[in-house]
Amino acid sequence: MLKDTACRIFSVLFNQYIREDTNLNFLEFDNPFQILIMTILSAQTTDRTVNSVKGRLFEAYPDPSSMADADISKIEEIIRPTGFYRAKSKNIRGASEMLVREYEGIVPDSMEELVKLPGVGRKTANIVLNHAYGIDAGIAVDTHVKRVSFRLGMTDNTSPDKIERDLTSLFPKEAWGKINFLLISHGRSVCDAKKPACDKCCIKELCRYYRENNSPDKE
DNA sequence: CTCCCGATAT
DNA sequence: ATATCAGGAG
Repeated sequence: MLKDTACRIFSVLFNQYIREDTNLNFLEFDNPFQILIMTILSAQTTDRTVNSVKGRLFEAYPDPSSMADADISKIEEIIRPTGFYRAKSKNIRGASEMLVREYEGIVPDSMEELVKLPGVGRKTANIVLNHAYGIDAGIAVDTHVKRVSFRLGMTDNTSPDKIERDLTSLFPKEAWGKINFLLISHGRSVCDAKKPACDKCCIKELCRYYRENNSPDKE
């Protein structure tokens, strides 16, 4: 895809969705530790589900040291609705232990250090860096970013690492955090996985998927 | 590649 | 019943 096309898509999506971050369907957090834990919990689960366990979880374990001393089974009970609760419990306690032992209880602000934490990959690290510290180290490629960017034709790859490379070279660094938010917003509201609502799409004229599936000579 | 694992929409 | 949801580890 041409950078000019990418820029136009960004512009249209920005005007469409920029007001929507007052909308409730995103992770809630009050500090770097919370966004780290909430993002680990968000794997394969909706943000709403993760938000629903936030109160109990941080009331019981408000900081890395209390979480590091937590009883695994108690964490499991609290976060069960988010799915993968055994692995996630182990990960968030393990990450908390590492924060206490190696980072003085402070969530690190570099990709290199963040991905050393159990349960933290590039996607989660990118979210933490951007949300907690305002750092654009890369672009978080989740299931929405993956699907929407592929359909639009911003990438021909399917692996998150390659998609991130394609997207970061397509957009200026200042836009990285925004394009993540915009692709997710669009993926949720219009370009959903099962049946994308191309008729309601504000960027269909710029979309590869639309061209290939709604072209005049289809069928 | 498989496994982890519950909630929700269709 | 099945697919999918702000993935990561083995």
